[in-house]
Amino acid sequence: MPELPEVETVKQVLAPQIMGLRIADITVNDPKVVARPSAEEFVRELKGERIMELERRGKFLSLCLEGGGRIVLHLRMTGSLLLTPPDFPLEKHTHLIFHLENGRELRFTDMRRFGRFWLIRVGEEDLFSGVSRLGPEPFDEDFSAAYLSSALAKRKSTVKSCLLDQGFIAGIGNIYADESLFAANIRPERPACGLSVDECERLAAAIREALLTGIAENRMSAEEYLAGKGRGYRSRYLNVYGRAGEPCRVCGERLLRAVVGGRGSVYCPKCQR
DNA sequence: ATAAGGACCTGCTAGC
DNA sequence: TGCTAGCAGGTCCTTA
Repeated sequence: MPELPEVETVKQVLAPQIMGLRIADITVNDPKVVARPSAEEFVRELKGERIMELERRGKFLSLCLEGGGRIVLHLRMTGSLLLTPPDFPLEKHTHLIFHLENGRELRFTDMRRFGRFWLIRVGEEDLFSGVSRLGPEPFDEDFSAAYLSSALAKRKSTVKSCLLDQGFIAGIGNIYADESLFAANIRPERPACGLSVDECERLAAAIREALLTGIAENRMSAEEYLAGKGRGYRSRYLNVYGRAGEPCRVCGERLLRAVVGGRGSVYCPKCQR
């Protein structure tokens, strides 16, 4: 479900509420969601640990622990992380519950069970979650028009496939790929190596702007987040994603849908070239 | 080496 | 109304 902006929302909402709290106990309803180590070890080693900080990298979230280790998690398509009072109705597909020392629960719910947790022990290198294979963070200095231009030039696939490749750039998914390409006036099926320097500059700026808009539009209070069950992301601000067949907000042309890189893609045939 | 396609899961919706 | 096919915002693995 969530891409960089939505994971950022999760982090911003949860961080102030769980920082400094100890994990009193953990309930694992589906051991499969713990990718590493085993679910038993995960529970044993985390009981009594204190959560110090939350970090986001791409679409991954890390709970940094007092002891120096970290819990890394990825929500994939339909995962959500919700902080609830203990008597809050239990959602279907709740696979993991962290019982915190103040009585509240941090619950992981995931209809499609794609989401995963990894425990990275003190001093251990995280070679398993995929964090180490991520490309540049879109707001870091190492992501620039120059990077985009030289990296795209080496690719024979479509520009959209590159944007979805987490090793190329971290955090973009289908929504923000389509939104960025629309803002940059570039068609998703264009070969990456065929983009001009000017187009790469527009795309780099469009990516950052689309993500910043997503973060701003999805900013919400803890109450709103809980009411939306951790899935109450907004979409009214999106210009193309989910709007195939509707008129383009810029030129009025009918938005088209095509499959690019195996993913449904929406674009404006007039604005995007 | 890169790219396409299937697998992993469940639920929703459109169409017959 | 009921069934089915197709689709869904992600990633990994196998195959070509």
